[in-house]
Amino acid sequence: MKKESATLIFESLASGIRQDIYRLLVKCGPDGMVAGQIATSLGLPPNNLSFHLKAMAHAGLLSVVQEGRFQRYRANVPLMLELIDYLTAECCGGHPEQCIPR
Amino acid sequence: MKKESATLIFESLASGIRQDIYRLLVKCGPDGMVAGQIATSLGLPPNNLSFHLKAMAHAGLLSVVQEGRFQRYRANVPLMLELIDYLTAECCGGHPEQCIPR
DNA sequence: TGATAATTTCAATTACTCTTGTAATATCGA
DNA sequence: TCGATATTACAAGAGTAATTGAAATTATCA
Repeated sequence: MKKESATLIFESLASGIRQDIYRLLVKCGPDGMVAGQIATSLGLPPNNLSFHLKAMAHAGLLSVVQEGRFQRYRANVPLMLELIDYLTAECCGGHPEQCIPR
Repeated sequence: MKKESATLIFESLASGIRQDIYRLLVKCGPDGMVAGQIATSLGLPPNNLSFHLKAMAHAGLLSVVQEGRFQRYRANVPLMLELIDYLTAECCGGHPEQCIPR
């Protein structure tokens, strides 16, 4: 994970709306949701939602596939794990038991 | 974890400089570092560093204790784990093996 | 007590992000 | 083909954040 990727991810999630989007899609798992469903679920104007979805997809947090006139979005959960590894690399100089419980 | 906390954390880390600060302090573990050391390590003007440290401490990412005229900062690693739990709660409708490898 | 050092605070400028409205594109069904 | 639907693209505004310089606060040491 490079710094620019990490920055894009954090910027993408520095908004309550985008966290809601991500958590909603995480719950749906591999099924994902199409944009209209997300807009309805969260009560957002479609153009505003599209703005956020685009930013999150650009950061790699979401993947998109077209299905006819629908766009289906899915959460990219493994990327979140990569992000944590990036942030906590060499934790405690290589002895993470000092700071991470368990 | 509440949404406001998560937003503060993401805002706090939506900057390469702050990621550098956090990773540096994660490496130091419980020893932490005083502000001047951090400024020297990262080549930042002290007032700018102070601005970032304050924001990160407010988000809970860092803890501070005063030592004479020094301020010692430490990374709050467990908070990062809470954040991930918040984001991936009810992952795949309760079947996370569908999206998280292993 | 006076000087120095560590850190923070404040103000100002710049730059960026979010939201909203409107228009455009593309797909499906009759 | 025509109309309706799903989604995106663009532009303008208001609000927010990062950087810089100067000054203030607090603690140590001689």
